[in-house]
Amino acid sequence: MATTRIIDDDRLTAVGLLVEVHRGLTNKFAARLAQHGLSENELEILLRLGRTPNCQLRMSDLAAQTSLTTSGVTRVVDRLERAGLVARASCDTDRRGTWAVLTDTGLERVTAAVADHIEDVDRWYTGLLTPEQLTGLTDALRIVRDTVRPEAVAGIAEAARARTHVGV
Amino acid sequence: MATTRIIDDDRLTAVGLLVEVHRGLTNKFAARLAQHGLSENELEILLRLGRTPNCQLRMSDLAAQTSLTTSGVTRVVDRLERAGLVARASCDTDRRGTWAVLTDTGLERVTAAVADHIEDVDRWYTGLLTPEQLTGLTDALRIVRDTVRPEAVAGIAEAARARTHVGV
DNA sequence: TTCAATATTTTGCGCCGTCAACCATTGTTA
DNA sequence: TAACAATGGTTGACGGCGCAAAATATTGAA
Repeated sequence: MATTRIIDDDRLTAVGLLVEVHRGLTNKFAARLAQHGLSENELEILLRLGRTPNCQLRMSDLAAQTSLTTSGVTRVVDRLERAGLVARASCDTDRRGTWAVLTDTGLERVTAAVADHIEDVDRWYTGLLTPEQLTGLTDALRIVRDTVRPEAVAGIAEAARARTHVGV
Repeated sequence: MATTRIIDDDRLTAVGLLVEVHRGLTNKFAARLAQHGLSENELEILLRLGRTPNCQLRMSDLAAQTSLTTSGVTRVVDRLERAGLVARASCDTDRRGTWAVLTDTGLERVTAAVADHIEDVDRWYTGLLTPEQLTGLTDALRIVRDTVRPEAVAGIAEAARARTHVGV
C-alpha cells in the first residue's frame, strides 16, 4: 500500500534536498568566514567586486547580481566601508549613482578569506563528488539558474569602461 | 593567457551556482506561499509535522530537522499556534518537553498550500530537467546532504510511539 | 525653460531568527 | 536522600534585511 499523500510528493523532497544542502553548507562555511570577519553576503559582494575589471560596481548592479534589495546592499556596503574593505565613489556620468570600489585591503582580505573558504567548499561539497557527478550537478543547476535568475549578470561591461580610482 | 586568480576558482562558482538557485527559487516560491499566509520556514515545519505518524514532533526535534535554533522553532511555533495551525501539548514521559501537534485546520492549510506550491516547484525546478538530469541532481545532493547534515532525521520513531491527542 | 515622470540610493520601521541567560525537569553520583 | 551536571524550552536584547517613503539627480515633453 503505497502512500499517495500530496505531502510526500517527490518534487517536494527534491527541493527539500536542495534547501537542506544549502543550509548545511552555509552553516559549515559560516565559522571559517567569521574568522575572517566576513558574513556570506559580505564575501559575495567582495567577490563580485573583485571579479570586475576595475574592482567596482554600481550599487544597483550589486543588488541585481546578489538578489539583495538595494537597501540591503546599502547596508552591507556600509559595513564593508566602515571596515575599510570597500569605498564609495560618485559616478561622473550619472550623478545619481555611486560606485562601490574594492580597496586594496579589501582585495587582500577577500583573497585570504577565499583561500580558506575554498578548502571548506572542497571538503563539504565539490570534493564529495566524482568529476562526472559534479559536472552533472552544475549543469543541471545552471539550467535552473538561467530561468529563475536571468538578470544575474548586470553592469559588468559598463564597469569595465569606467575607471574610478580610489585610495592612494 | 588564462586567468588563474584564486577568486575565479571553479569550486567557488560551483557553490555560487547552488546559492543562486536556492535564492532564485526561494523568491519564486515566496509570493505564492504568502497567498496562503505562510513563510518558507512555517511551511517546512508544518510539512515535517504532517509527515510524522501522529502529526507531532518535539520542539527540539523540529530544531534538529530544520536547522533552526530551538529558539527559532519556539517563535515559528508561536506564530503557527496563534494562527491555529499547530497546538502545543505537554509530554507525559518528560515534563520538560513539549510536542508541537498539527491541528486539523493546520493539516488542511498545509495540504492546500502544498498543492499550489508543487506547481511552482515543477515550473521552476523539477520540470526544467530531464528525468535523468533530475535523478542525477538529487543523487548528488543526497550525498552532500548526508555528510553536511547527518542529524536531519530526528525523533520520528519516538513520535510514532507517542499518541497525544489535541483538539476534540 | 519649466515641470512632470523616472531612476538611483538612502532611511525609518518592522519582522524574523540568533545568542545568551534563564527556569524547570531529569539523571547521576555519593 | 542531597547535590549537581545535563537536557528541553522560553525570553530579552540585538542585528540583518525587506518594504515603502524620502531625498537627490536625470530625462522628456510642452
